[in-house]
Parts: sequence; C-alpha cells; structure tokens
Amino acid sequence: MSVHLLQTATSALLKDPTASLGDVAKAAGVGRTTLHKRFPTRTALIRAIANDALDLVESVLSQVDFGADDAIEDLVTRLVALGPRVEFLMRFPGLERDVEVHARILTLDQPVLDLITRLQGTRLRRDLPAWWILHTLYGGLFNAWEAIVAGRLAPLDAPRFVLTTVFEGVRNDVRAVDRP
Amino acid sequence: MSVHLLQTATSALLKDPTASLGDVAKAAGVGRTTLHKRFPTRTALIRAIANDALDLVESVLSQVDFGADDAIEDLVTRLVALGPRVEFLMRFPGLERDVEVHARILTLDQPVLDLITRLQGTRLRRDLPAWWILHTLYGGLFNAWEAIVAGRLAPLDAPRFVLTTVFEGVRNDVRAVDRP
DNA sequence: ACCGTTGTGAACATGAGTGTTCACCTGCTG
DNA sequence: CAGCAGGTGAACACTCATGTTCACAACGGT
Repeated sequence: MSVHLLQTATSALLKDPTASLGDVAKAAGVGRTTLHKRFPTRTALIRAIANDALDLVESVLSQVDFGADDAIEDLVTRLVALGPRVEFLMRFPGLERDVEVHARILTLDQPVLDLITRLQGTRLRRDLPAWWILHTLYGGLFNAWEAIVAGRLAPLDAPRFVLTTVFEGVRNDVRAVDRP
Repeated sequence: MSVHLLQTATSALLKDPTASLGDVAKAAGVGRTTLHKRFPTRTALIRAIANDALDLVESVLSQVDFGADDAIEDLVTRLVALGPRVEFLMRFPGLERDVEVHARILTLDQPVLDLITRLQGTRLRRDLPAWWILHTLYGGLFNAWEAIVAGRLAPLDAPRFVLTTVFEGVRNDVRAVDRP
C-alpha cells in the first residue's frame, strides 16, 4: 500500500509539479494527514520519490553485465522499460538542486560514464566527450518517455527508437540505400 | 531597458523557476512595483518571456531558406546560437500547460515538421516518424544549452556537436575508420 | 518653472500551501 | 473485552507570494 502511494504521488507530481500536498493526497485516495504522517514535509516526499526512482536505476545497473559487448544496448533497453517512475528524475523541476539526490545521481552516472569511455574507439565514437554521449542517451530516453505518455509511441517500440536514433542518427544512410 | 528587463527575468527564472517576483525584480535591479506595472501578473510575465523567445525563433525561421539543401543544418546552427533565451521554452516547468504559448509552439513547429517530412527518404531516414526526428533535434539543442550553461561546452563547438550527434549518432563508424 | 512620465518604497489585504494538533473511528490482536 | 496501530477530517497558526494602492522622488520636455 505504501509503495502504491509513492507511485501515485509520483505520477501526480509529474503531471503537475506545482500540485499541493492536498492534491497529491487526494490523487492517492488518502487523507492529507496520513500523507504528512508518512512524509513529514514536502521535500521529504519528493526526496522519497527520487530515491525510490534511484533505487530502480540502481537495481538496473546491478543487473547489467558491463563487460558484455552489448552492455549499452542492454542498459538502454532496461532503462526505457522503467518508464515514468524514473522520468521523475529528469523532469521534476528543482530536483537538481537537492544536493543529496544530485550526489546520488552523479554516483550512479559514474559506471555508465566509465562504460562509455571504455567503449570509445571501438563501439563508440572517440571524437565526442563521454558526458556528451551520456546526455545524448538520456535525451533519447526522455523523448521516448514523453512520447509514450503523450500516446505517440508504443512502449514496445521505444527501445528500438532510442537505440537506433542515438547510435545511428537520423541521417539517411545513402550507402545502405544506394547499394542494397 | 525594457528588453534588458525581460532577459534578466528570463535567466533569473531559468536559474530558479520558483523564484518570487521580488527575487526577479531584485535580480533585474528594479523595484517590485515597477515589475508589476509592466507585467500585471506572474503569468503575464512568463507569457511575455515565452513570446519573446518565440519571436526569436520565428525570426530565425523566416531567415532560413527551407528550399535549400542544407536547410536543416542552417536551422539547427541558428537555433543553437539563440541560447538560453530560447532554452526557456524547453525548460520552464508548466509552460506546456499555457494553451496560448503551446498553440504558438505547435504553429512554429509545423514548417520544421514539413521540412523533415519532405527530406525523409533523401537526407533523412524514412523509417522514423517526423515528430521523433524533430524531438531528437530538440533534444540535441537542449543538451547543448545545458552543457554551455554548465561550462562544459564552448558555444562555438555547440552547433557541430548537435549536428554530428543527431545526424550521425554516437556509434563508431567502422567503415570510415577501417577504410580510411 | 511646470507637468507628465516613470520608477520607487512602504504598506496593506488576500489567498494558498504547509505543518501541527486533536478527537474520533476502524480493524485487528492478545 | 481491552488495547493498540493506522487512518481520518476538522481546525488552527504560520509563512509567504501575490496583487493593489498611495505618496513621493527623479527626470525630460515644453
């Protein structure tokens, strides 16, 4: 029940980041007093949501074999599947100013950055900074989640869209088209 | 002076979207009363900022020759140069719920979408929806602006980063590397 | 020197969100 | 049955952003 509360709060705050605690409580079908009992302050609630999302990311990171050849593909596919609960980390305004949450994000970014760096020159371009590649990846995830929520993109198509766009780009590959 | 006020307000609200009008006025070096005189309400101020940014985009769109072969490259390069004042359109929370602003965004999106659609099959991949390509483009711009503000990316490098990443992707092109 | 414009600070009323307390209810367990 | 844990609505005080009014100062043009 507590878990469900966090999820409902997440989507409520994602839909309207300025929603009051009363709105959140109502959306979760729970009294405002109860909400306050579980999360004493607003920032406590937001921090709990963020940490819940970060737990999900952390568990994904632990499942990926970073030594595998297709580690990045695997990672992206799994991250896409997490959906809105992780989207909160990218979308919620001001979250980056919560030092505690921000520090944890940086920590979780590190292994991915290392992976990217290691793959540069083989699977990944060497002429771009690792952080740029990382953020390009995140941008793809962001676009996918946004499109899914808007109903433009089927969740099943999302991983393929993200991977092919981020990796191959949007330019028409004339070599493939002209020499079939 | 009025123009400078809008710009200062833009960066102030971009740095902290929850900043009060008092904070904005102080950042602009102007009395809160004066701010209220020019923009009667908070939403009026935000809408003015958004419309100012949209004016910039509109003027860029009018400068681009949509019939040219490198129309997209030209467009992206010009948009990157607009910088933070347009970043507001992508970053400011809740702006998408302002129907007036949102309608104008859709209007300005349209010619770009048309351009993309027209180029699909020649310069652009045909196997991706036009809206996906558009949002990928926006994602690249977003990343660039964010990196510039954070001091990770030199403004002069930004257009190249965005274009090469969005068009070619981040995968190492073994064909180009192995057969120099 | 006069006057309209523009900006300014101070003060005020208002409304909304927040956090807290309290009395009460429900269901379960010993 | 007694008691306890968890949940609830009502009510309250408090803070803060907002919007408005007003009297006053600076300035430029006539």
